[in-house]
Amino acid sequence: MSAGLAPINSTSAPRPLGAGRSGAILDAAERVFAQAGFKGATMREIARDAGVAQGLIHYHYVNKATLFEAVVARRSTRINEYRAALLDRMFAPGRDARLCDVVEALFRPTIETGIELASDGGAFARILVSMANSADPTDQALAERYYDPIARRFIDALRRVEPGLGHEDAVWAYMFAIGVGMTMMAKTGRPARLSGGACDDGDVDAMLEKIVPFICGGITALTRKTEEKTGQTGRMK
Amino acid sequence: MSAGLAPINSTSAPRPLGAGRSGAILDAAERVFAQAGFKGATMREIARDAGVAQGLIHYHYVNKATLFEAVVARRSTRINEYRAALLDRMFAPGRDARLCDVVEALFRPTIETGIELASDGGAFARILVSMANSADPTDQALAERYYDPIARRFIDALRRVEPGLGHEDAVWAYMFAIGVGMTMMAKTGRPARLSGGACDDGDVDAMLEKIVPFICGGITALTRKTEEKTGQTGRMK
DNA sequence: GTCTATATTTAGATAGAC
DNA sequence: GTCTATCTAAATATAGAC
Repeated sequence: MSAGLAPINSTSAPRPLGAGRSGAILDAAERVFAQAGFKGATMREIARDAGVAQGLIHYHYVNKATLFEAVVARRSTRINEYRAALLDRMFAPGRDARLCDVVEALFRPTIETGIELASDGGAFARILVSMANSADPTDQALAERYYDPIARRFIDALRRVEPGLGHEDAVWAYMFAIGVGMTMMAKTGRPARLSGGACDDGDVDAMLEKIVPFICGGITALTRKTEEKTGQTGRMK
Repeated sequence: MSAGLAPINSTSAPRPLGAGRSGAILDAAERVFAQAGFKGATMREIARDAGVAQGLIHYHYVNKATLFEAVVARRSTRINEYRAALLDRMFAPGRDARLCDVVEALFRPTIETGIELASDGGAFARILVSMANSADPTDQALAERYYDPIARRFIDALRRVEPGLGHEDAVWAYMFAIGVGMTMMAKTGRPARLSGGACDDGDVDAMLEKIVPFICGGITALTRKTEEKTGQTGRMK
């Protein structure tokens, strides 16, 4: 609402969002949905985890589907306001945004929002992973409502920092970048298995140091390919 | 068993693998698991889809979990034999394998096996997507049994065609490549939404033309970063 | 708002005839 | 091998007291 940016590095009151029983239910739902998926999660376990009666969940959130949406809405709103603020700042007059800044802005808010709230531990990120890779119409409807608007902004941002990138290629680049990011959020433990323990997908900072160059390299490769085909340099129009 | 390679571009008898009722159950299970996930799928619907009595599923496959594993085992065995054959051929004496060949060998067998069997329509690919991104111990156990061995071969292959790539970076590169590939297999319809219909994630050939350069660009970027740090050129040892 | 029941549905799995 | 019928457990959601 205000003219200023959102408090990006705010240290203001890291109070748990889940205040009161209603919030405790949301916190518990996030954990259980993350661990078991929508179908696998049960209202009973969520109630037990939240320390409330099962009936109370239905009083506050009506049914399982709207409870799930409430979980998604709560975090994604914060995360995407943060992401939008980073984009605004990056392209403010006089700034010179680079590709790697855009890519980093794609992931940091999701990571930090998880850490900041402390009630999370990567749970919401795992919900995002299953949503992003699901062809289920319900999941895609949520993705469309909560993530497509910011996705379009990122696609535009990619083209601004990488003028040679066509619009279709920018869409693909965005999708691929998200796909790589899912590897980090999923926390499957597979990198450790395949590396004898050397690679740890629990260490997000170490992963970001690999992911950002990988994605930037991938995107510039797409740009080069387009330029070779069209013979354009990107700037001309 | 023989000395020759597996018949890679074989046109021999595209008979459905699902012969008999036992096979029909496997085919139906693949479709239903793909559409609803493990938890969401029901034995009743699988039976109905296969046109058999529900009890027969338990006679052949004991329970839901082993039925699921049978579905995974059937396809992954074929796919990974095909992938192994491509790697063997690629690194045969006198051949000069390139990075893009290795990356393409990562995906083509999964795509073609789906098309070839015709009874699929991308269903198994969607099962793979949810398995690959799941932190559930059961899913990871399947990934370990059916996919880790070939994954290690691909990681080695990446280092052979990209000598400057360290082992840890090769593991990350493999994980990121799989992550990008999932974008193609998931068939969420999101690329079409974000591009006003211009990008179609149902067109795998068009997607491969974007995915392969993206991944190769990403991997060479990782290599360059390592070389900058160590000052090595890759060949020296 | 919150709880304790409980109604209703649906799931995976089994028994036993053919 | 295959079917029909059924058992048993578990899940979502509701009713109604406090």
